[in-house]
Amino acid sequence: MNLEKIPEKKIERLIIYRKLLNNLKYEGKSNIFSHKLAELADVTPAQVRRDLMGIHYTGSPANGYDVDELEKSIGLFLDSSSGISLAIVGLGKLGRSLLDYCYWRCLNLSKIVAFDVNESIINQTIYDCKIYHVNDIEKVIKKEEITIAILTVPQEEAQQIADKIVAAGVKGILNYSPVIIHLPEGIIVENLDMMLVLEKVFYFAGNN
Amino acid sequence: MNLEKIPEKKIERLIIYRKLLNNLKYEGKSNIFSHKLAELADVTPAQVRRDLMGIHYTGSPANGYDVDELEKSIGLFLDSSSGISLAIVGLGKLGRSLLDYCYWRCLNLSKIVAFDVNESIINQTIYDCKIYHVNDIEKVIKKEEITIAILTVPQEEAQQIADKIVAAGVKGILNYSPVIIHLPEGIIVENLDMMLVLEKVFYFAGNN
DNA sequence: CTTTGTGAATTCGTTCACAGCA
DNA sequence: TGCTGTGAACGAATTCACAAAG
Repeated sequence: MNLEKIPEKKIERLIIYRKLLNNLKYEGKSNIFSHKLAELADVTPAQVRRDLMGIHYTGSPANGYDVDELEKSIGLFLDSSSGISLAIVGLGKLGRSLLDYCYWRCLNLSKIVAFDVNESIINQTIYDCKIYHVNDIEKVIKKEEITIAILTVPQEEAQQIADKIVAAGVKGILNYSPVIIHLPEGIIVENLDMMLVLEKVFYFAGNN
Repeated sequence: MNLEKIPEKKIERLIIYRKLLNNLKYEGKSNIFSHKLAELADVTPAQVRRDLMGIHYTGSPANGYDVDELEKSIGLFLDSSSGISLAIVGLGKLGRSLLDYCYWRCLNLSKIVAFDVNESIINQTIYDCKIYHVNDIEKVIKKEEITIAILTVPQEEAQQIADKIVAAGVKGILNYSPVIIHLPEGIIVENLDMMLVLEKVFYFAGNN
């Protein structure tokens, strides 16, 4: 990997491009110009070109970008070589919903496990995803070598669960609990409080 | 309202500050310094001060900021004077989960309605939220004067539903469907594809 | 002292504009 | 001609650093 800093925004856009390219492939398109991809992704053509510059993929003025090749190049850039093993902590409505998404639409997942406290679902298996009791979380995460976790747990428990699983080896957390969790330098946390996003829409739709 | 442009990032942070202040209030704290608020929000003290400058709230070097007053000031700045009327379109697991959140944790919601295609829940009322058939969506949105909508519908339907509800008067959409929807200038759209966020965590946790 | 409020400096991200190419 | 790739210009957002205040 190169050492230049890759800004988060650029990564977000690359992920979007990849998905759009994948759709285009199934629509039978074989190439696309920056202005068209820009339109689909809701960004400017110059930005598309800059972003692709960042991953050293080059197109041609005549045909733009090759859909298939570009998708692969982005994949090469984004995906870690080893597959991802994921845990979903908390299988309420939101957790179940995320499990569905992951099963149907995920990518290079090599393993997925879930945790809950509801005795009636523990030890069940949904979509190859075994459900464990939260009490066993450290043990299972170590044994299964889980590196990423999604948290959909009550806010009182989010921080302590996060601390536990990080101690057990988790490197990245996507936190849907409505609290900001704090973790040591080097651990990736994305706090995604759905009500805060909604409030943002309220603001911009109300005051513009 | 003032006419200077308010950047999205600043609004996001103000929303976070407000929430933290609300927590602090219930913990009995009456004032707070910028560095402490910064720590809780995971930003720098200078940024907190800048952000508050933007809403013209001023503290004192001796006591920092008054928790209660600052929360009110942010509210005054963020909240539209009229209450919000919200629609949730699609009551699958994710939609139901969002309805729960809205009911328990929402703010200045004056009205909430939902839409689905599942006959078995149509005409039911959950938490004062009446469930209508999607076929009636334009009529109901007009009648109830809904201005904001959350979309949790299959991706094939997202764009056309969005077009319909915007025609019926909706000004802002929070779109959880896994497609980017495009709407006319002036309509606020927040596309929030949960899998894309997850991929971002994969990237940063895998490559750093 | 410690902390706020803020102009100035800096860093970061985006867009412009054009050379080079098919 | 119409597009890409990219240096340069621009603009936005963040941080620095210090005067003012208790």
